[in-house]
Amino acid sequence: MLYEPNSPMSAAGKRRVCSSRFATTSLRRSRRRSQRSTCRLRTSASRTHPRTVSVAGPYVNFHPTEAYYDDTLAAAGEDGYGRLDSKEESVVVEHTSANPTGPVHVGRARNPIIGDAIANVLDFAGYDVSRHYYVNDAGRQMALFAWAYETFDEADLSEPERSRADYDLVRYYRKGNAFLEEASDDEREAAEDEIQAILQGLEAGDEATFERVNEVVEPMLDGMSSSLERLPVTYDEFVRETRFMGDGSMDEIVERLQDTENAVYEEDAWQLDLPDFEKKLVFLRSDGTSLYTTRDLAHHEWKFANFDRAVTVLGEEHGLQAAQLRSALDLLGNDTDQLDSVLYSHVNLPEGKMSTRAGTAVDLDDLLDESIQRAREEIESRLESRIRDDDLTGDDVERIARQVGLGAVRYDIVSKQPTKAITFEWDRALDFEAQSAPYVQYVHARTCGILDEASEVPALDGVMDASTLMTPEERALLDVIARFPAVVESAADELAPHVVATYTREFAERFNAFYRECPVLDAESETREARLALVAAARTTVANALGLLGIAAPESM
RNA sequence: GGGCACGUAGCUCAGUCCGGAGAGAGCGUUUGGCUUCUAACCAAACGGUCGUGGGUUCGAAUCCCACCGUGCCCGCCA
Repeated sequence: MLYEPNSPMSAAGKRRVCSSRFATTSLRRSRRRSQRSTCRLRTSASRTHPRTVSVAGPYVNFHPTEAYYDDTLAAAGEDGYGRLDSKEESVVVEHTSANPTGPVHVGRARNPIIGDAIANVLDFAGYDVSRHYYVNDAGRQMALFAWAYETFDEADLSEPERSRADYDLVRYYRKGNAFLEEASDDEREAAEDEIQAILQGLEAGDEATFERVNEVVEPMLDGMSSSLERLPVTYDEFVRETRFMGDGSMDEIVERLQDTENAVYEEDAWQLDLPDFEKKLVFLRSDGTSLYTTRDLAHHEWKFANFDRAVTVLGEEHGLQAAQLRSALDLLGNDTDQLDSVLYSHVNLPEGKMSTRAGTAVDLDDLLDESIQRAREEIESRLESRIRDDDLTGDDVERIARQVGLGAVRYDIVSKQPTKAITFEWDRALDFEAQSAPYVQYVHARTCGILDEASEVPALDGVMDASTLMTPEERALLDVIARFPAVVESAADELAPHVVATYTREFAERFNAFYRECPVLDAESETREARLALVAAARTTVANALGLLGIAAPESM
């Protein structure tokens, strides 16, 4: 009897049965759109071996077979465990894309950390991923920046906070903005004329003007990259806005927009009257210059031409702009289903917003320095009571401090839903206790510790027999290992890397329970072999999961 | 005023898309556990009007409506 005669058993109830108890099933939905979920069996074991079934109240529970567990052990023994089959689909993930006006600060740090994790997840889920940083090197802010750099004398500026190009140059940017705020009308007008000239030069594709602006853009970008590389976050390509002004594609977009029925010419400016939007979208100023969105349209058509999908990580303040962009792209005949935006809420300070212009931001470099420093202190304070006799060297301490310090920052950010507001507080961001990166990293170090002690780790391919692993803790760990591929798929489908973070936490809990209850090295031969294989599978799984989050997996701590 | 987010334990958050088993973690508080593979660990206790009010449903933190609170946006800036 599968169902209690009178028990409520809706379709949803059946779905629950599939999803919660049976690790080999996954909920598969068509990408992005809510379609009725169906159960799908994943491994060959689950298709070919009968399962046991039990009834608990109104629920029917399916239990995996032993062969399924054997397969999990074998699969998780492979280095690439959790990597899904190629989807034969390319996707460009654009993230960070911060204006090159100053050092990367914590308010924006959510973007590269989330973006990098999304790219990692998509890559692991079988997509052919490219990581892009879209460089705004053409707008009014950059013209202003170039003007300020050429106008003000270094002697009038305060010492830079660090000796690196981004910290050096941001002083000119701040000075320029401050000047415009305080200047008399005449002074402002004169300055605006010069800024306007730069803007016009860029618009005309003038090489000399491009070079003038590039004087600040290039070194600024180098400096900012240095910060991001510490995370570490890197890019396949820095795509410049000016590229689309130079190759004529933006001009072509303007012409096509002008030809649409939604185009209106009002107050000397070309605008788009988009359905569903109250405000018209200006795409050509009255002085004939383009706007950010105009150039971004060309940028996105370029993405569509070169990739199957495009994902953009954006601050929530760009929500409206992103929606209008999508609408305009649609108007131009693009398939906007290819485009996904992931919006995140800015990180604020207890006292308010961070601003590059006003100089009120906490620099990412400072956060990372502080985090590594706190991690170092933590390690040193633990050296006394350390049981393991592996004599950490000074280099080890430094390595662990870096792995833990950077990991803690990334985990704190990537583990939360992007839409939730975050207020930055040092102590909270750099808490090394449970539900943090070190908690998970520690599990990896423990697996390495055990495997190092074992003179030889049994080969995993096919010889493992999971039936020796019958304690609740062993089973629970095996279950959570088996779930990893489904977690990868779900994180990729939802563009939600925080589900991987949630998974790592749960994984660590299961492993630690196993660690407490099940001695490995001192166990009887058969049990010892099986547990060693289990630990090896756990190490691979947690290392790969941390890798998706961009967090190092230390071999010792 | 309009649009988009967010509101779950004292605090920080999962769970919400796709409704189902007395709503889960961590921090903090209280208590217990290192001669035993690393105690950045584990076990236990305490802690909840899931913002409020309606509705749909056998069943709602989850779906719908209204309201309240908070954030963001509504520029020929990005």
